[in-house]
Amino acid sequence: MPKQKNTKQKIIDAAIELIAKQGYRGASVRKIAAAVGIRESAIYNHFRNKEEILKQIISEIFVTPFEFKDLEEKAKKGKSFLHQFVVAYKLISFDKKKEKLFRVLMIELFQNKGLRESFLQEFHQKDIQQLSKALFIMMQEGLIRSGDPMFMAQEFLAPLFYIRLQVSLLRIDSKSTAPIATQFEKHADFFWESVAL
Amino acid sequence: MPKQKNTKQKIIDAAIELIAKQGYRGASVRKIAAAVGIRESAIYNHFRNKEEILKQIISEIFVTPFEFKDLEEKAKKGKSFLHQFVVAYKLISFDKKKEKLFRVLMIELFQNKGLRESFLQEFHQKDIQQLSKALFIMMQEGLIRSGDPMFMAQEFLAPLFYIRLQVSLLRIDSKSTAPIATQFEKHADFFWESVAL
DNA sequence: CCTACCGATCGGTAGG
DNA sequence: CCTACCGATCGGTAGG
Repeated sequence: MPKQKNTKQKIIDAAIELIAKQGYRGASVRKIAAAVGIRESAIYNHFRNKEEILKQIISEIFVTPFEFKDLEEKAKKGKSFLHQFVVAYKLISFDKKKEKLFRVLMIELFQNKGLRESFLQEFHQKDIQQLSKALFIMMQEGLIRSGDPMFMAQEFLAPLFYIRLQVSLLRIDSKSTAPIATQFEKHADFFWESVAL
Repeated sequence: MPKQKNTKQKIIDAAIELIAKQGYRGASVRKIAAAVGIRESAIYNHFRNKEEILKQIISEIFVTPFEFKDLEEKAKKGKSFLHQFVVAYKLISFDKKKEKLFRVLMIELFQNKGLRESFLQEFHQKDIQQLSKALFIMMQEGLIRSGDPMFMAQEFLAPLFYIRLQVSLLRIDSKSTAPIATQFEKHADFFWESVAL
């Protein structure tokens, strides 16, 4: 039961769609309005200007993807925690809405200072923080070799990010993601073999 | 002794600079011309249209960065080969011209189909091919544990790519890259510990 | 939410 | 390489 979308949300969704394809500059107010089915001037009843639309979208990008309840307990299970993490990451990579937001992120990252700062902070201090916490617990439990948990977390996350990037690129051109999709789990296995005691 | 640049090269350089900051759409023919010091119409004496400039730049992005002579011999040295690779990668990450081209790549990757295809092919079939060849030799020599060399090559390269991305983002805003810069070598060490027999 | 309109800027061409 | 110009499109406003 999708609830009735109000115009403001329609504008946001149309803008995400267009920016994900043509970037912020390419997503003109006119195109956004046309996609919604209104005149361009009507946009300004909902947003002060074009940039306000982008700001709203950016704030949607960084709604935390991962929130593990009972992190400490799950972390003690070692490998299965990493698998759970990877499966969650994979789901997000293939989620339609999240994928569009990921494209917006990648396109505007080099052109928008606020987005860059959010990326460097949020992306790190949310996913990596949780992951490093879990890795630290695994070290304490003697499940994995010791080391800097933050660094290890990045080692674990970076390949996932790279796979996600490839998935996103392949899907734009409607190419098969089957070969690459299995790499998520393969990475978790490889990483576990690398650090397990 | 930088040789005298001709106008065509000046146009390319100005375009790279502008596209790296504002994207292809934001880099108008007028701005490019102004940066060179000519009128916009004069651009068309050197390029049929704006897109031709971008095509030229894209072709510059994929000039192979790594060509290891005596790959087989070097690969037999195991860890020191990986370190050499990482140092080369790091140098490229901090090279001014290469960094600008990297930004152009990242900005346009989601908006330019030709660029996407080059990225998925060249980026893979050059760096990864060589790396996997080296890893295969290391396996034969009994230096590292066995596995799919292509997959392992990607596992090695992906974190380097992610670090490079972060370096690039930090440098746009003139932030310190000191903490992140050491991660290149740390990654090589971590990877070696992960696979070494 | 609409019609009507604004100045600025876009890629590109004509003609020299 | 220039001046001069083109139609198209841009973000945004006035007024209803």
